Amino acid sequence: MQYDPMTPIWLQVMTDLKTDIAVGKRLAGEKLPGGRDLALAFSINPNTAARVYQELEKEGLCETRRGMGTYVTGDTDRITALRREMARQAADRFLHAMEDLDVSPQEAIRLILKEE
Amino acid sequence: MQYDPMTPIWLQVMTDLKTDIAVGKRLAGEKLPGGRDLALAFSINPNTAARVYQELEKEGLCETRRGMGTYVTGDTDRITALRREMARQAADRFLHAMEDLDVSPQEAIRLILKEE
DNA sequence: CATAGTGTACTATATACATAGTGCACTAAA
DNA sequence: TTTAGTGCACTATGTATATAGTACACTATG
Repeated sequence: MQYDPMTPIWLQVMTDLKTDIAVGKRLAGEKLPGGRDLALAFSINPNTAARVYQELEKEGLCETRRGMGTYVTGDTDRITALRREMARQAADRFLHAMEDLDVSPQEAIRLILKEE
Repeated sequence: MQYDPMTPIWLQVMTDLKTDIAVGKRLAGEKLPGGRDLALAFSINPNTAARVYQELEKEGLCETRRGMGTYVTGDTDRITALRREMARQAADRFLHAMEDLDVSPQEAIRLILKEE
C-alpha cells in the first residue's frame, strides 16, 4: 500500500479498514490484527496503528478490550449504514466537484461511464 | 471559506483558485490578488498565500513577475485542458471509491441522481 | 506460575504545516 | 525622486504527524 503524502497515514489506513468492514471483508465481531501486527501489515509505526484503532473506536466501528485485542463491532446495523454513508459521501464529493467545475449531471454521468 | 483540518490550507486555496481558472472565473492573463491581499481574502497567512502561488506556478497555471504580481497563464489551451483534467480526476476518484465499496456503475449513477 | 500476545503510556527525534513578524529588492506610477 | 504595491527571504513559535524505542499492565493459555 502506498500512501498519499498529503493525507495522514492513520487516516488512510483507517479508511482502508473501514472499507473492508463496510463490504464484509472484515466481519462483525471478527478479531482485527494486534497493533504490532497491523503496523507490520501496513508498514507503519505501532503508534500510528494504535491511532487507527482509537479513531475506529470513536466511530463505533470496533471495540478494544485491553489485553485481548481489537474486534470489529457486532452492530451489524452500524456496518450496513456505514457502507451507505461512505457511498453517499463519495457521491456528494463528486457532485460538489462537478458543480464547482460547471459540469452538468448529464456530462457527469458520461464521465463515470468513460464516454469522453 | 472554511478549511478541512485534514488537508493543508495552501492546497485547499490552490484548488479553489484552480477551479476558478478552469471555469473562467479568473481569465487567462488576468492579474491575481497580491500575496498580502490573497491572505486577507482567504483569511490565511501571507506566507501560506505565497506558497499557493508557488505551487500554481509549478503547474504552469500562473506566472509571477517580481514587483508586478502574479497573473493567470495566457496559455488558454492549458486552461481548457485543466478543466477536463480536474473533472476526469474527480470522476476517477469517485469510481475508485465505488469499486472499493462494491457499488455497481448502475447504482453509482443512481447515487449521483439522488435516487436513493 | 510463566509465557505470549495484547493495549497503553511514556520519552525523544524529525518533518511539515501554519502562524507572526521583519526587512529588502524590484516595478510602476504619481 | 518618492511612494505604493509587490515578490521574496529570513527568523521564530506552536501544532500535528510519524517515526523509534522502552516500559508496564492486562488477558488467556500452557
